[in-house]
Amino acid sequence: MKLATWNINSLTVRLPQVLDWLAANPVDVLVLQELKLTDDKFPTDQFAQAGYLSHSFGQKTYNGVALLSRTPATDVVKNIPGFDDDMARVITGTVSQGEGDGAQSIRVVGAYFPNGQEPGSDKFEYKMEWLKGLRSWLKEELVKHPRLLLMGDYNITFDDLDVWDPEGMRDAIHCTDEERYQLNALIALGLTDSHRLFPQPPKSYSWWDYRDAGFRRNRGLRIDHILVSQALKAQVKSCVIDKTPRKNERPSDHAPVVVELG
DNA sequence: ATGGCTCGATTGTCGAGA
Repeated sequence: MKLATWNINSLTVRLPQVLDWLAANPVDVLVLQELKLTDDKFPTDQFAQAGYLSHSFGQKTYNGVALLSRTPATDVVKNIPGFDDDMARVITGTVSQGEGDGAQSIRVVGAYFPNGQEPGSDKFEYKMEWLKGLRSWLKEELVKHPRLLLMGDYNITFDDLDVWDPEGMRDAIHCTDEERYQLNALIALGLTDSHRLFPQPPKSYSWWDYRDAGFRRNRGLRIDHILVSQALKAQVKSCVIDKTPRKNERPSDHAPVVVELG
């Protein structure tokens, strides 16, 4: 079973690329971030024709997330219960792994974490509060659903390995101690970074700035993550960042990340 | 380089992203 996350930076612009990618990479589950459209404009039919059922949680202009799956997702929840939020950032659902008597359910949380803009700003404070809200809810969610993945655009790097210029970006947004403390507090709930379970190419990133030939020069950050709960950790067979679509014309600035469960 | 691209909302220009 394969599950993927991808910040596509406008589904209106990127829909053909997402459909192409799914045709070439027929994953079982795909969570999307930054749809930048409302639910009435979500291309449900086109994903259905591609073999995917979808749940969207969009808003105008900014944010917006979706959960696509080959088999129906159940118990779908939008945003973080217990945390008041104007923005559409989280979509959660339960999907089935396997069929028949051996089938087991998996809880998938797809999330678009706040950017934070700049340490000390109002948006940074919102990011911190959002992260605390997420953790508080996830703690309970893990009790109800021990087999859980948290995947999406975290907008946080773990450490220097995730940053193309660690010295230049010291204490910059995505790299501050405060953000990393919150990320490690999620890890402390019993989650594991799938990426680091396996040998990875050096300087593996999931986002590159559009400006200044960031992708060509591999000036990037690893900010898109797939965290798995303790109950799923032993089943993780691979975790790969797919840079292929970043080479498209008019690409998203993010690459998809794919995890395989055995 | 208080920037560089890209997107949406707009239709000249700016906020936001990361």
